[in-house]
Amino acid sequence: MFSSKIRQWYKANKRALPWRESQDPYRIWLSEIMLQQTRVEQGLPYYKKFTENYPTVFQLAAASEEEVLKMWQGLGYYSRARNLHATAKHVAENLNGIFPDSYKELKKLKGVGDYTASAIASFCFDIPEPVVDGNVYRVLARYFGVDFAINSTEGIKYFKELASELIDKGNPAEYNQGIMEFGAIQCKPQSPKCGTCPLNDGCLALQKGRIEQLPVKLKKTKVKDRYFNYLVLRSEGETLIRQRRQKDIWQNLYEFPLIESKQELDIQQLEEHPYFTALLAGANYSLTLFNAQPKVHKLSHQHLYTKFWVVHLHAPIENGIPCQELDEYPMPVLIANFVEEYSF
DNA sequence: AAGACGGGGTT
DNA sequence: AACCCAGTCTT
Repeated sequence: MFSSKIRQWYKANKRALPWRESQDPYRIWLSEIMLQQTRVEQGLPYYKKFTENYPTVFQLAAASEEEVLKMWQGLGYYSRARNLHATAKHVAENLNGIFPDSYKELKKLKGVGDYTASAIASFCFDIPEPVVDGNVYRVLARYFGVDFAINSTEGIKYFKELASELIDKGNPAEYNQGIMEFGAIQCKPQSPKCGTCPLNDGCLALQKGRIEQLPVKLKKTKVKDRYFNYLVLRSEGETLIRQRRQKDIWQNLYEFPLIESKQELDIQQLEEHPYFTALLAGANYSLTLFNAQPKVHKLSHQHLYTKFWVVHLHAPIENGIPCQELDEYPMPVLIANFVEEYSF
């Protein structure tokens, strides 16, 4: 039987992970938000840091969003951190610190979707709600030879129903964890270990030589090129930073004043740019390019070609901050790397 | 239904 | 370069 083989495999092969020691909804919720679209190994140090700094939802709720974003720095998808903080405040202030104990109520929390609600419901409350994440899509698509695209409306519905029929109602927590772990370790995206797979006798994809083709996923998004010019002002040990407020990448993180252009800018074009002239109006400055080759920062669907321009000033910077305090602000990895490399 | 949203690892 | 990762939210 599918589910019993999954559970059997899981018992023998599961990794020791800190959130598996707990059924505390706060810890499970925290781990699940962190692990969305994120590898376990990448999320692990963040989970440890968060649970040490914020042992309960009340400490997390008491923190500022900026502090939470700083702790989240480097993990990506920062809306997760903003939603995490908002939900912590909601649970602490309106729910007496107690997380909902039903799928339906869990799903109402900001940042908690179908997958995460199912995970918390099953892991914490033994509710037989199936998790369907990237691992589960792959395992089911292969074993049952499913051709529906995992990111199509009909596919999502089909896989969820299939998962509902398969879940072990006697131990949904173990089964759910099991099928995900199985997907991560045994039924991997590339080079799955079919030779030692306990399910290889019934796997349709394996029988038909379609392991490489499944699961089916609809078209990749095309990558967009963007050209960033950061103005790194310097005077008397101070510099200038801005908080990103637009509906764009890195919302609420800090960066240096930015000039974005359609094409790469040279020094002359930069000095003629309206934003540059406005910022440096009447100032006595010397301008140098830090990196001759644009730094290429790759996001999922954007390539950022970035130049860091250092502007030395002789007069104090209005609203400047001490360079030593730069590391207190939440910043994108692109900026944090520059600050590290430039060493103010 | 389709895009937007990070950063890192693997092939 | 392309794909993937314990997905969710917005348009």
